[in-house]
Amino acid sequence: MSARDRAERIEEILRDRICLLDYPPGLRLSETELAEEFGISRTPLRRVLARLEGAHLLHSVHGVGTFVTDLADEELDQIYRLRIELAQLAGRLDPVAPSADLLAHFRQLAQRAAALVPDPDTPRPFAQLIMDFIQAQSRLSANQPLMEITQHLYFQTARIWVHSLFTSALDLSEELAVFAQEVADVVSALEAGDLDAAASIHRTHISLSYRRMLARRDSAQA
Amino acid sequence: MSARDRAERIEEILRDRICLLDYPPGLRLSETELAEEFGISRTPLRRVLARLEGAHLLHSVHGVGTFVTDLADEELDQIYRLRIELAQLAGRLDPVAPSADLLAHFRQLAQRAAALVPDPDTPRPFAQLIMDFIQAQSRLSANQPLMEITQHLYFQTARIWVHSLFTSALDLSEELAVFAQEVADVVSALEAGDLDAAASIHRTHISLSYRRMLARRDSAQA
DNA sequence: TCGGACGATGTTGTGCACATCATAAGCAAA
DNA sequence: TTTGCTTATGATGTGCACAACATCGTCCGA
Repeated sequence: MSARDRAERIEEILRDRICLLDYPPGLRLSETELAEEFGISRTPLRRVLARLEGAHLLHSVHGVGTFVTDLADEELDQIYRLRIELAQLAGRLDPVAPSADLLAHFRQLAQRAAALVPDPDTPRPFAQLIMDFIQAQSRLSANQPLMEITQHLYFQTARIWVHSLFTSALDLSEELAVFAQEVADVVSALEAGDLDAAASIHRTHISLSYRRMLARRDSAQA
Repeated sequence: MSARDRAERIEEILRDRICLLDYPPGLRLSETELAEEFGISRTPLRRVLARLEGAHLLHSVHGVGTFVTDLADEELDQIYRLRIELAQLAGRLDPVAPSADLLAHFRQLAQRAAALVPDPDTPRPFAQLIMDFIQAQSRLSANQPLMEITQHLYFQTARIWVHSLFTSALDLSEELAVFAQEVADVVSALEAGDLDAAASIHRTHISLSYRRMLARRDSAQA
């Protein structure tokens, strides 16, 4: 395996751990421990960490540590407003009709969502399902820069959203049901061959889930 | 100066050199030479290069070298189609009325554009003007993620656009005149307080300059 | 009792020597 | 002449020792 491939693999592993909340926001990581775990020295590991820092998923402080990024309310708001617009764009810009395999994969995601039982202590299955859904959606447009940006913004916000959902522990089953409904609606639109409708559904759900998060935030402050 | 500040400064210098075509697409850089120039060792320099690689401005190949990224026609097309949509978004998402200082800066940019004399051998003044214009525009929306993405896409494409313009050496003065007109139009819209109009003007000019580049590409292939 | 200096500890940042790899020049054999 | 192997060269990648830095506990003195 080439050095480049190994670095990409480690970067993907760490990104997954951050996005799936194995590494919650604010956690301090140890370069030495990570280097030992992957069987490499700190030098190539630090290259990976530098890239994740460029993606706003980590930030290092000299003499203190390397921390998983958290998002302030205002930053989260701005990204959500942007994601709402980008979701709509995905249906207009270089749409690609899903293959039979991809459609089957979407149906499987809908089944997973319907079968998922909420557990306030293990956010990972829910986060994993959301990540898989996003990755599947990224195959609905051939515009790679747009999909890359969309995923990038998802990496930043989805984990914060899930984290706030599981820490407040309110409406967990309701949010899960809403998400399952979204996946089912998107599958219906895809089966009808209407990619723009699928994008609109996605946009609507981002907007609504954002509003519900705002409501949770307000009730928490009150 | 802290280590972080120094790294950011070097990254900005290298990014400017790439975007202003001091480092044209395809150029091979030497880690050793750059490290000597900035008076540091290869280790911290490589951290900077890794971040620029994450921004798709560089790519390294083991045993060969570090190269300034070039864009294939298809990649350029996809980014342009995306930029056209994002330019329109900037007027809708968290618009910020320009301060008196910013407005004066825009007028100064218009004067610089009107006064610029085309020289097929020195693309840098034109590229610098474009970069300054983009940086000024990034202050017209308070949505930082959107502005960061817009600038990021500009870093990737504007230099390719200028490079193709100066290598073909056709219509150079015409393109410069069109750009000067765009800046003047944007200033007029800003003076009227119509940010959405300014965004539309920008969008239109991106679209038109893209079409002219496509025409140059077709004539070059013929 | 309180405050501040100080050092022990653990972290990230840096410099350097070497490993690994790709390329091109050189050279010998067919 | 051409082909293929060998080798020299220079590039990026890695490991390690140490420097720079922040934090916290400790201890001494007012």
